[in-house]
Amino acid sequence: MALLKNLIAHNSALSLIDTSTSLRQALQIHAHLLTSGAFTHDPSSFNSFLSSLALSSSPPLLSYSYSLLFSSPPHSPNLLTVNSLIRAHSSGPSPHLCFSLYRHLLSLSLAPNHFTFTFLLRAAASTVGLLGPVIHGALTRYGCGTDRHVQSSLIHMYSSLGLVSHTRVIFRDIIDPDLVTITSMLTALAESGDVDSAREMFDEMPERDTVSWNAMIAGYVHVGRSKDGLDLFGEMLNQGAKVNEPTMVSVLTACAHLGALDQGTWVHAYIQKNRLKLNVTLGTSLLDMYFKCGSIERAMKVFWSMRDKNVFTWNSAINGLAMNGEVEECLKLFELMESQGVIPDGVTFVGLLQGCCVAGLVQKGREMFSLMKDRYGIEPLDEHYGCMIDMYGRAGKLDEAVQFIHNMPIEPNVSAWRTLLHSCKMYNNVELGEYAMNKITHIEVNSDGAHVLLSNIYADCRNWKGVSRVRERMKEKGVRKEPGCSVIEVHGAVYEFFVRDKSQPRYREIKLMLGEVDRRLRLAGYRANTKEVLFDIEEEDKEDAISWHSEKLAIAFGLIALEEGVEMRIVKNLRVCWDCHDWTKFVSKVFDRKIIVRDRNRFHHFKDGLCSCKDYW
DNA sequence: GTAGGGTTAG
Repeated sequence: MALLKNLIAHNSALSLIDTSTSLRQALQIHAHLLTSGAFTHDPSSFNSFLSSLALSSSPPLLSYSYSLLFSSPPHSPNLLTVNSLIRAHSSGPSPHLCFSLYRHLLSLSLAPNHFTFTFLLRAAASTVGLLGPVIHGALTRYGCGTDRHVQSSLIHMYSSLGLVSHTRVIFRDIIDPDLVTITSMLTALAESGDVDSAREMFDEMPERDTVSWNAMIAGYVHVGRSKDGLDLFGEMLNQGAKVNEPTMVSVLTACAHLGALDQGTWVHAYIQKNRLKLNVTLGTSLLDMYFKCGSIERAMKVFWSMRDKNVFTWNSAINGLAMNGEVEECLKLFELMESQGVIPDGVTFVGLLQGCCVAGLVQKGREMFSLMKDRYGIEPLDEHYGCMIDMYGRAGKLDEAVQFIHNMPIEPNVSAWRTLLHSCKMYNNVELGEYAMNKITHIEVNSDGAHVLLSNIYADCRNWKGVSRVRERMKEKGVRKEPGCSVIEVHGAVYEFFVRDKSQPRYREIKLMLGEVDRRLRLAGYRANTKEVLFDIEEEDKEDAISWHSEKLAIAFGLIALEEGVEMRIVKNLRVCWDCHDWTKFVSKVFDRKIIVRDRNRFHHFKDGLCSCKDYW
């Protein structure tokens, strides 16, 4: 206490407020400042005290500063103090409080300035509701609309509300846009999905810095154009631009999407070599990349090496283990997460439920579902219901699946019914399949996946009439099957293959290889299963068409381009069909190759003629 | 004495 008094005597009690200060200590300091008469002696010290509380980056102190502001006349806070409170709240847990602070500011007859508005716009960008445009009106009245900081914040705010046309208007009115405002606009365009316009803008920029490169790369990755993102990153390196942590996060995300393990590994080495800081975000994207490339060991190595973990980190690991079929590990990790006091969220449970689903752990899945609601008070969303339906359905418990759908408190969406339809396909239940299809077409006419599934159900039981009926309907409604696409990485370069794509530069070679594979597989006992082929092609082409499924092209290319014994990693946008799954098992045996296929839902690790999914997917 | 653009999980 002697030390404390001493500090107060030197008017630096404020320096005691730091990140490690507890609310209790803050109250003590406050009490001392009050009783020692510091506030009356020096009225400005109250302002400093408030600002220090707000800027301590501790949620309890932040909310204490909030309540203090409203309850402490006669010490009138000045504009700077209120601004710092607004600033602190704008990036804190309750940004909406900024607007009460703003009203309070006005009630004190203080005039807001451009600082005030940049903070308010930041808050408006991260809160639901349409206060942004109201703030926009206010700042115009206060003459702050021409300030650069305000302008870029406005673009950011409108972009986060999804109002890209408004961002264009703001940008148009900027007389001499600078690096930052251009980058804001570029980001807004990319986030609206118009990456090509963003790229045009990027190419025309008179100068670029790390942030603008990052914005463009992230823009590509965000809309799923990961390959373009990686290409641009290559250009960034070529031009000698400085790379930092956010750059690497986007690049790793791109590698994860593409399953590009070689590039991802290179990035990992680059991070180490250049001493980039492996913070929570970067660490999480790194481990996620390893998981999505099917490298469980390396992913977990990163996980255990991370000192700081947040819920994203845990979720990535839990989900990664589940998707790779390591369900026991996944459940263990969840226990550890709970024991460390980390609060799971809805995403955590998506991972857990999917894990139970792919492992056929019905009872465990039920327990998790209750745990989520009862212990954690998390309201299940479509995706959680989807997991449950899938879990029952895959396990052959179709009655329970239907019952579950009927008991859902929310309206089942298309994917709920499609999941059921998928189970009907697995267990040849035509009647229930038709029922599900009927529900689907009432919600969404152009459900390509559902039409394909139903036609396959009919094909399974040789109901050719049913097949052609579905075909007719698809033609009528103009439903097109989403084209399958598989990606393979060879020596650090990424190659994309589309179903029946003949425009590949090495098409002839691949075709020859497919023929060779076919011969050797037949000798080993493989027989093509043509039932699942969508009947948008003539009967005699069926077998040929099957051999053109995109993963077969990618695997054939891998056999040509990769050295013997090197494992192959494929990423596919759809689920693997039964025939391709069977074919790949044979390839793994006949060609003695480890093949890892990541499909829309999960991983398949093929080795010695077997798959890690145990043919349950 | 406060400020604007870029980063993670299903």
